This record gives sequence, structure tokens and C-alpha cells, in this order.
Amino acid sequence: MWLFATENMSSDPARVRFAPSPTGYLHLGGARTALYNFLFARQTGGQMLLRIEDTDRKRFQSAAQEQLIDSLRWLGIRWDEGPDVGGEFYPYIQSERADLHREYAYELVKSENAYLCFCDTNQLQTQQTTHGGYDGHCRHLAPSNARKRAESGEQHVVRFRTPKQGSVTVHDFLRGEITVGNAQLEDFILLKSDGFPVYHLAAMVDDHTMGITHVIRGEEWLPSLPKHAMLMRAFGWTEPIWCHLSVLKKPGGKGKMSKRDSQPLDKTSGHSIFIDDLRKFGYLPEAIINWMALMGWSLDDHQEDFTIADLQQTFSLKKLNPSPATVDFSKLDYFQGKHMRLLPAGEVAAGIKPYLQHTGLDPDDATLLRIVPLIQERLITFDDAPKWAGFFFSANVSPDPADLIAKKLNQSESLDVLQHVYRSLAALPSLKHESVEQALRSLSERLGIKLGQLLSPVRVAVSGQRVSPPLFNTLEILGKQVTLQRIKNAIKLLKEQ
RNA sequence: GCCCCCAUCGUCUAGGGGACCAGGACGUGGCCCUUUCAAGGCCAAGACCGGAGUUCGAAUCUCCGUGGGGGCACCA
Repeated sequence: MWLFATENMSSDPARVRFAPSPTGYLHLGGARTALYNFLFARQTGGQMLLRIEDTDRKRFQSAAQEQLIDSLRWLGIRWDEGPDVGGEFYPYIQSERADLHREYAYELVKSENAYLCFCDTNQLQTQQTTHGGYDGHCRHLAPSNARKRAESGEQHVVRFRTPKQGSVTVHDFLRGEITVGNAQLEDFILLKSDGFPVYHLAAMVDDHTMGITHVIRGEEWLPSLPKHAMLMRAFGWTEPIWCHLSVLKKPGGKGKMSKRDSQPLDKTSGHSIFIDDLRKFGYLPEAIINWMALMGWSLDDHQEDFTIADLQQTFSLKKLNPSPATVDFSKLDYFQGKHMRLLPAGEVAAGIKPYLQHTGLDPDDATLLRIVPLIQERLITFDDAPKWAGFFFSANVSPDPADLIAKKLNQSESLDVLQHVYRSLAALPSLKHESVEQALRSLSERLGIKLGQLLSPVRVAVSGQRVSPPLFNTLEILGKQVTLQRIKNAIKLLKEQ
């Protein structure tokens, strides 16, 4: 047991949260953050919360929340509290908690840690150009006066009063002390003029009231960490443990991966940064999890195969890597192939069926199950199935006559091979792979050519392609009638050349 | 422009002062196996960003530089 002792084992159960904004589909960066939060919660025997950060009504997308939940679930990430499963701290949709946020904002106004600001957009714009930001115009208004203006209906926001002197120091679990001069921080907005809280306020109020112990989130939040810490401190709350994950860089390593990069990545390459796309392309959640877990985290210098259950055992915040990682899809394919080979045959059959159907074929389950052993280790994604197994189900194949000519054989020699193969297969009562193998091996000896040379035209004849699953089994599944018919057709094609 | 973070093979990483002329994995090249393609096995090439310190000793600690990244909204 001591072997596995980590800082997590000895600490109390953690309460963590994944708090996406419903502005788009779940992508790798978000999924990885969710994963790490989930793993950490499980590792410590704590809870994971899902909270929807939708205080920006302008960017709200109604479908996004369901999409998000769907992708997360598909990956196998679970949460103990959330908008869909409820929980003690309901609601978990931030916009529904706005009253609470407002209350806390005004508590800060009362304690003079915040104040009302009446500047309009125009004023702010000029301040931006002349002063490089908000100039503190309303910072020193008399509170009573400000209250009167607000009560008379004048539009206003609530701003946090950041100290002008000194600096803030915040501790990040992975990066240590981070100190920023207060001069860098302007009096940021807490409550918008529509009465909705800004993220900084809402998230801190929710984190505190929901009992969050560790904030594990992306590095893009690091610059606002001082604000968050200041808020927590102004309320007199104890800060959670802050842990900022590195960003994921897009393939090629130039720049942070972002939602806008989806276009050049998908379709053509069969890759995408969106979980939902990956799913459509026929990837396995197990593979994606294994791959994502290793982008920014590692257990040691040799183990790299992990199931999500393994990760729940071994994950630790301490082994997180603070430097950015570049997304590498070739490694995803590697893990995908591995997990594909681990799948029970029935699941492979069920997985590839829709992809075959999508190409207009009508595969039956029994045949599918016989084919799976032949193609399973050759598949990367389910989407690869049509190219490996499509010819089993199509009515006929149309080989390129040039492909029917084996390497180092000319046309008439290849024709000769096909005709011999036809005769010896026709002589068999049925095409059991053992008897096919025996027949063709002895035929190749008789003809004095290599087995590979003999098989090549046959392979093309029956599958229509140069590369196929192992041939003897293929012929058995295809059956005598179809096999002979396709060879006959190939012979005809070659003769016409 | 200002602020912050990061820095080991092409990529993901191990490494927390001597165990490192730096280990593993993906990818790449070669060989083996072989019925094409895979899978598998073996081998190879391939990195501590630079410069000053600290130290008997630095990939590991400090500083400066450089490079990369992130952030500067009544977005999250």
C-alpha cells in the first residue's frame, strides 16, 4: 500500500468541478480538464461536479449543454452532482444562481471592497485609449450618492476595488508562488449592467458555496488567478488549491488548440479536436482517454497503457507536467489500434456494422462475426471497415485489370495462374480454409512459382483490391460460388486486355 | 505594448545535484516473421535552448538572455 501512497491518498476527499461554458462542442482541451478533475475526485474518494457557466447570455447555445454532457458521458467521465443529476447545491446552471451572485456582489459593496460604476461604453472607450483601461472614474464616488443614483434607475455596473499599491501573491500547485503587482490589475467588473455576474464573481461564489477544494483548470485562467484570489480573500473565504493545467497546442505545435481550428483537421485526415467528431470517425473512448491522459501527465518512465479504471487508481496531481503539450494524432491512432485489438469480437462487429451500412451495404451479423477475426488487428477506427471488408458484401467487384498481373509475371502467365486456381478450387467440395491452403500451396509448387505470386491475382480477383485480409479465410467466407464467379470474371477481364 | 507561464529526441515524456557519454513510448529508417496489408520481434538514427553563476560535481539550483505559449472585455 505504501507503494501507492501519494499526496492524494493521505488528503481528504476532494471536491472538484468541471465548469464549461456552453458555447460549443467539447474539445480535447476541455475533455482533458474534465478527465483530470474526474480522476482526481475518484482518486481521493471525493466528488466531481459539473457546472454550466452560462452567464453570458449573448453567446449561449441551447444545444451545447446537451452535446457537452453527451460527449462527456460517452468518454466515460462521470460526475456526482450536476444539472442533469442534481445534488445538494442545486442549481448547477450558473445563470440560475444569479440572485446569489448579486447578493454577494452587494456584500462586497457594503464592505467597500466593491463600488458602483456609472460610466457608459463611450466613456470607457475613451478611457481605454487615453488611460489604457478603466481609469477609476467612479472609484471614489460617495457610497450614499452612488446608491441614490442606482435607486433612481441609472444604469451601472459593480466593480471590484483593487488596491493600487503592493502586490498579490497566489500559490499554484504546479507552479509555486505567482506574484503580480496590483498596478496590473484594474477595477474589474463583478456585475454587468444587466444584473448578471461576470465569470470571475460567479465562479468564485459558486466554488465557495459548493465547497470546492481544488480548482483544476486550464492555464488560460492563470492571468485571472490574482483576481480570483483577491475575491476569495475579500470575502474572507479560504482559497481552494489552485492547479493550472498546461494548454494543449494544436498539431504542428503552433498556438493553442482552439475551436476555430476544427476545419483543417477533420474530414480529410479523419482527425478532429472535437470529441463528437472523433466518435463519428469511429474512435473508441478507451483510446481517447488513454491518449489524453498522457498529454500532460505520466505515471513513470515505462507504463503507458491505461484504462480509465487504472487511471482512477494511479492519477496524481503531482505528476502533472506544467509545460504545454502538442496534440499528436498519430499517437491517438496507436492507442486506438491497441484498444481496437482488445475489443471482444461482438463489439467490433457491432461497431463496424453502421459504417458498412453507410456505404450502402447490408451486412448480416453472422458473416460479420466471421470476418472480424480477419480484420480486427488491421483496423484503426471502425470507419476503416469498408475498405477491409466491403467486398464481402458487395454484389460484385471490379478489379483494375492491371492489378491482376502479379509481380514478376506477365499477363498471360497471370491468366494462366488464375485458370489453374479456378480448376483446383472448383475441384474442392467446399472452400474450407485448410483445404484451400493445401490446394493452392501444392498448385504453386507444381507451377514453380512462389505462393505470394500465385495468391496475388486471386486476391485482386476476389476482393477487387491489392490489399485484403488473409486470403484462405477470405475465400472460405466468400464461399465457393462467389469465389469462382469472381475468378471467372477476372479471367475474362484479363483476356480482354 | 504590458503582465504571466513554460523550456529534455520531430512529438508525448522519465529525470527533483553524483545512479545519465540522459531512459521509455509514438513517429521515422532497416532487418526478421510472412499470403498482400497489418500485428509482433530485433536493431538504428534522434534531445538536456544559450550564457553566466552556486557546487568537488548540474539536465536537475539561481540570474540574465533567447525562444515558445497564454492573457490583457459589461466573454468564459
